Amino acid sequence: MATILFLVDPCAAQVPARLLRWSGFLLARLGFETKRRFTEALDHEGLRLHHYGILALLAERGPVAQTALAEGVGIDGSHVVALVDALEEAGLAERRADPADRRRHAVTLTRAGRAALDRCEQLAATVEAELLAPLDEAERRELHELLLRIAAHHDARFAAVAER
Amino acid sequence: MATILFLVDPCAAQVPARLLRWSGFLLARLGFETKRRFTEALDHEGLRLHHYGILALLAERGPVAQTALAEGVGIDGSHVVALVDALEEAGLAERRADPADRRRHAVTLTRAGRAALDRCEQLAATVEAELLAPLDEAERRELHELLLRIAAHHDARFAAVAER
DNA sequence: TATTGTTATACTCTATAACTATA
DNA sequence: TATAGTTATAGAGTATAACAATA
Repeated sequence: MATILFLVDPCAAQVPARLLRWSGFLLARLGFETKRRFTEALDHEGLRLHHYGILALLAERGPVAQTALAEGVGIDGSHVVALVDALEEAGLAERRADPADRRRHAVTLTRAGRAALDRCEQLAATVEAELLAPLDEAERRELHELLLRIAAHHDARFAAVAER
Repeated sequence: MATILFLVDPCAAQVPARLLRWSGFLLARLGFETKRRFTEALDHEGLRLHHYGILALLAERGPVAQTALAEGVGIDGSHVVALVDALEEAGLAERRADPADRRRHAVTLTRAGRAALDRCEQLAATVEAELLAPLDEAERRELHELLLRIAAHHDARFAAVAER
């Protein structure tokens, strides 16, 4: 059998062309890469993505029960415990007993938590800029609008905010 | 302390607005959801995403060494072993010894593998249509072009194909 | 010495069930 | 009986190191 059949293309480091036809494939790939970059950036604050999400939710809604945190951040309630534990130990959030329902722990943002959130925003902005570097301003707005419409179509939690 | 402070917003199931400002956040969220849907669809064929990637690469490049498969699909070489094992057991791919280099195993697509790839394409097309449902044809092209440019900017493996 | 394929291990993220204390 | 919080466990995906055979 001819050896030529087994030669490996020296320029073989290419993604299969038929996968690139799917926007879904590009979304999944870029989404993973983006998540990786955000995670890496937040590591400078000693925080994970979900910590950032919780800080953001607390800043916008004030005292929130852990169940509401889970829904807003899109994770299971069983994970919120460790996440809030970490924020509390770092002095970024506090748990308070809700006098109206002793089962409930209202979580609040501390002043230090607010400052940490601001720093997270700066880190996220840097990642965003690097990610969208090849696009001009109009294209970035176009991309954002398209992504937001898709997200809102598949998840009601995005729709309410998207309408504004 | 006033109980009102602790009341949970009945409409709290909303994503933090400041996170939605980041296209990167939307990319990560949509990317994860898309991956989940693709994975679920491919399960009908008993395959995972990486199996699909390998089948696609084999169809486009013919006999390929496992190292080249790893680069093309974007995974570590140590994972290729089990993936190709599964494809071989399912009769979708074959390993042949490369007479030119006895270390190398050239992987080829079988006729059944080609048929399985075609079915995967159908499944992927269905997922893609559902995902992009809220966009019209022109918007889908626009989104795809933007995503491809971002991907090509950050990964040379996408650039070569994107130029076509 | 470098490369191909292989095996093994660990770590993160995610999903799920089960338990307690309150309502 | 249902809910809020908690604990524990298991799985998939990913990353890494180490090894044998061959170049």
